[in-house]
Amino acid sequence: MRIVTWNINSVRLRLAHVERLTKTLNPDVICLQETKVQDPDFPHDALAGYGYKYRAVRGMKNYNGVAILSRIPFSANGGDDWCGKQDCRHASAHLPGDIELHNFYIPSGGDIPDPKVNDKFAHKLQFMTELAAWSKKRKRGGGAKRTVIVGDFNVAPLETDVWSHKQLLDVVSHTPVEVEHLERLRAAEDWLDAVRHFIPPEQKLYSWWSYRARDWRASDRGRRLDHIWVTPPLTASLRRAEIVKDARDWMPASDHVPVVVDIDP
DNA sequence: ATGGTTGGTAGCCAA
Repeated sequence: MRIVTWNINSVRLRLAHVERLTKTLNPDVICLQETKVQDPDFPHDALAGYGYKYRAVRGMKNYNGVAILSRIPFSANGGDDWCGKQDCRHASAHLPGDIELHNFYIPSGGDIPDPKVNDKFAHKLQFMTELAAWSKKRKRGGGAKRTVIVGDFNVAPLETDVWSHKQLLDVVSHTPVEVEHLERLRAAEDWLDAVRHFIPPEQKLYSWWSYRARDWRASDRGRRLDHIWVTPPLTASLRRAEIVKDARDWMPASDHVPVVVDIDP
């Protein structure tokens, strides 16, 4: 089973990119973030036409929005509200092979990395705190669930997940307090970073490049903000992981590229 | 140090 996560930055603007993704990678499941479309306007027909007959969609006007598109039938689906907001940052589905899938869009956090003066940064930290509590509660519930969480986590945790560790230490996405919050989530259920499972942590690796660079590839000032994690019972089932860097040139491009894993459940 | 770009949507806000 091939699962892709992608912050597509408007699904309607980049529908043809989804089709291209199906032709180049043929994913079974596609998790999108920043769909930027309210549910009544979601392009169900086009995506069904690409073979994604099963869809879980949570969108709103203007911002955010997540979707799970699947060729494989999924039984139940949903999504929760976080931080007391109904802002469409979570969708979930139960896949065959007893695999639970969660698609998250963690808040970006604004510009100033101080929760006292920046409500967006406070929201981001609170979101990760609630995710860690959710994960701990799941673990206490027992059963060692086979779970995949994916999405735009908006945090680049490793020094090699950013183009310059030193220069980004006080830049939102790579500050120590964010990295600590993300690590608390990871440790809550002993989540495994499925991409770093295959690509060594010494190697620079990014999934996002700013729109503001003149030449994103030449400057290569990227960050790895998009992630796929699995619970320990799925570790042995992981087969492959890839970040589809070339998609940064699929015009008009999203500033994020797809992240892929293959799981043999 | 600053400004640089993009998307949704109708004036800027969010990233």
